[in-house]
Amino acid sequence: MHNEIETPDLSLLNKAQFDACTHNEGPAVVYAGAGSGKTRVICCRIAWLILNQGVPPSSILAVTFTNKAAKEMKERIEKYIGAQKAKNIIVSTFHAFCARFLRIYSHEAGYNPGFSIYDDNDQKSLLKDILKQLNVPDKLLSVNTVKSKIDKIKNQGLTPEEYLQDIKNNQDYSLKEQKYQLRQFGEHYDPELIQKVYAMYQRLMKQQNAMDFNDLLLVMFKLLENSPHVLESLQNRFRYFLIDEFQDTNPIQFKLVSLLSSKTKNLFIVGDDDQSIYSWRGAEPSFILNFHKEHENTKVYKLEENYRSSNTIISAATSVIKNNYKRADKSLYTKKTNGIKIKFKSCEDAFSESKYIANEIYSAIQNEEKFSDFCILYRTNAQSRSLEDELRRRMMPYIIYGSVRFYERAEIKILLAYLKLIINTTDEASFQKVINTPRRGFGDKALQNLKDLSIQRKETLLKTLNEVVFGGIENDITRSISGVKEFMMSYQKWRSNLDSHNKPSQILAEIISDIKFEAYLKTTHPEDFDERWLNVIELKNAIVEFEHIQIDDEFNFENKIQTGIEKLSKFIEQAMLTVEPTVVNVQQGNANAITLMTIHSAKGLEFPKVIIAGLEEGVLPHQNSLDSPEAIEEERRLMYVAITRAKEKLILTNCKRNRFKDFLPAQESRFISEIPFEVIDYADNQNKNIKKEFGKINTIEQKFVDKPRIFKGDDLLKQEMNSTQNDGVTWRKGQRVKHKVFGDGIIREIEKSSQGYRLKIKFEKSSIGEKTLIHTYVQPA
DNA sequence: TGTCCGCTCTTTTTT
DNA sequence: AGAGCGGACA
Repeated sequence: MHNEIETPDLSLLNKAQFDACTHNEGPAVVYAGAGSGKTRVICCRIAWLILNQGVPPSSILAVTFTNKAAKEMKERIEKYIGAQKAKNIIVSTFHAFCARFLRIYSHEAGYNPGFSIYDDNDQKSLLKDILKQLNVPDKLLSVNTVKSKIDKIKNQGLTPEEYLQDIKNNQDYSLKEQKYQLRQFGEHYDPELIQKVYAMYQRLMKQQNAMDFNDLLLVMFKLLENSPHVLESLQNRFRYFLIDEFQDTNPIQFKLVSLLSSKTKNLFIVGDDDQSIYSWRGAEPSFILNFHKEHENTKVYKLEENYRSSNTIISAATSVIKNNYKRADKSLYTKKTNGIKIKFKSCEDAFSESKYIANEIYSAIQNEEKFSDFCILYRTNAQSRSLEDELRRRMMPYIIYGSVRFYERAEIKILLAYLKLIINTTDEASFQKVINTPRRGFGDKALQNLKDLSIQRKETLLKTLNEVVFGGIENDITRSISGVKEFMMSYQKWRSNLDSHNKPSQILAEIISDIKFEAYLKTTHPEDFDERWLNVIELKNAIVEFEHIQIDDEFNFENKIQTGIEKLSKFIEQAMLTVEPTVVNVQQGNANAITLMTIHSAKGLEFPKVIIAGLEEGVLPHQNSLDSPEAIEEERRLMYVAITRAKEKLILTNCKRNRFKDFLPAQESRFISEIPFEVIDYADNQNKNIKKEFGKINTIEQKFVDKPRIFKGDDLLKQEMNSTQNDGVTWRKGQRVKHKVFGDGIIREIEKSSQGYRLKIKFEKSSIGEKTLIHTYVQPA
């Protein structure tokens, strides 16, 4: 036991960290509280395995939940053991891992190697077509509902056939889901119909050689289950599995990793049930809590000392999370001193909230603090807008994660669709995006006709169109083909160029010039053409850069990924699965910038100074969570994650946000009152009694706040009503009412919606006239 | 039949 | 605020 010191950090570990890090063989679970050094334990363990135990780097698989976390982990490991050795360790997300191996084993899985990855929108448009084909009216089953439902089934790891079985023998799962569905969407729920749509969806996806995000996991799992030789080859290669953030694992991911590790049983999992924030994606924190029961001889390690945050921050975090009923028994403590108090500022509107935040950072900068010390966290991406506006206005440098992903920008998306269609001729989603952009006089009607024809002929859209254009098939669309003829010819040229080992970047350049993309962007977006064109250039550069990277890790079996088409599909895969941050106002070569992101993406990260914005009821906790105690607990965990990102300084803000154009007065987030009064500094508020004030508002409003109501099927169709009653208050047409903001008014109409009741009110004094509002904040006059 | 304009509806988190 | 849809116009 002397050699451990060789790994740089081992001697700095505490007892629990050291024990976990040098855990020998077999299953292990590490309960790691926030800031207790779990990433360090994983990285040190990897280093220890390689340097001290002589484990070959390529037999280690480390899984994280975001690409950012994977990247950070990889960098840290490189620091410990050097880039050369670290190169062959696979550190990635579940999705990226699966995509990588599915490219290699695609034939066994029943797909072609050039399979497309469909994003949410592609998924939705396919589902929309299916619902249309099955004559399912939107009122009965909306695209959103069926998508969410199918995603959930896939998260459970069920194929359409298995789901059918599940409906037949196991009512529990369906019932559990039903409750969720109704709460979310208030629609009629019919498992058999969902199953039918799901089966058809999977069939078509396979036909189109496409996988959605969940398919990456599901298809991979089924492949391992059904092809023993593939499983064996992966089991022989991977012998050590380390999984971070295990509380966010969903059943399919759990099954996948269980199967892979079943041979060596060297499964090392790390997590914290208090930081479980992905239950909406099917994650089940029970996996980590019950892990030791399901795996014999599991060693349990507990990391409870926090090294990250001041005592003030820890006490705020622990007293918030204490309010959760469902959680494992454990504690988190720090030996650090109290440090500075937590600031809280309540603002008038989102604009002044952003201003306050920018001011706080600005004055800190004058005191020699760095921009990069600061991270601004929020619940929803939409909140970033006003913050960005303010930071941009003041020329403050920032890096924003999420929001508009690079590849989701319209101009990038369309070019990627061209590329995807060249790789995968059966990618119908891309075909539909591409065929009339730029305009070729081939509109909706023509597309619909083409779709009908292709269903009839059982051919892809592309092939069908090809036959109409060149094969002389007579059809309704024959007269709208003059514009697409040129496209079809270009397409054939691009494809044959790519086949003959041309460089992907050349193909992209050809596409851009052949379709006159620059001119197209200029006419359609004259106001921000420059920015869009810059994005196009950035895409070009990215591909060129990608061409230069040797894909030479040893899992590029027999150097498979060498041809243009393979490189290109790898590039697109990467674009689909990773989020590149957007950098604004940052001088070149300078990493000094404020970080902006959602709380979800901040998990696993830490910053000296953290600002949590938008602490209002309806934002954090989110509106959609207010009616469910479990959902509130998850929101609370989100708050806990947010607080524990901070090392030294925490600033909380909120405002009377203008949401969805309905002016709803803000109520302070309940989570603020869960923080001990004495650790909060209210000095920045004009009204020093703000806490009391908010308390008062809460009690006045609470009486009128109604839980969202759920209506099934036919109820939804009946929109008009004369009166209704909720929580003891009766609403009638013609009744005089008072609104918290707009004053006196008369109810004109009462509507039901999936959200609850909506009252159309004519206001007498306010300039807004007539407005439909959710009845919250309205009281009888 | 294609395109454009304005109206309506939605309204979380991520791979 | 933004996307998607339907209707009006060319």
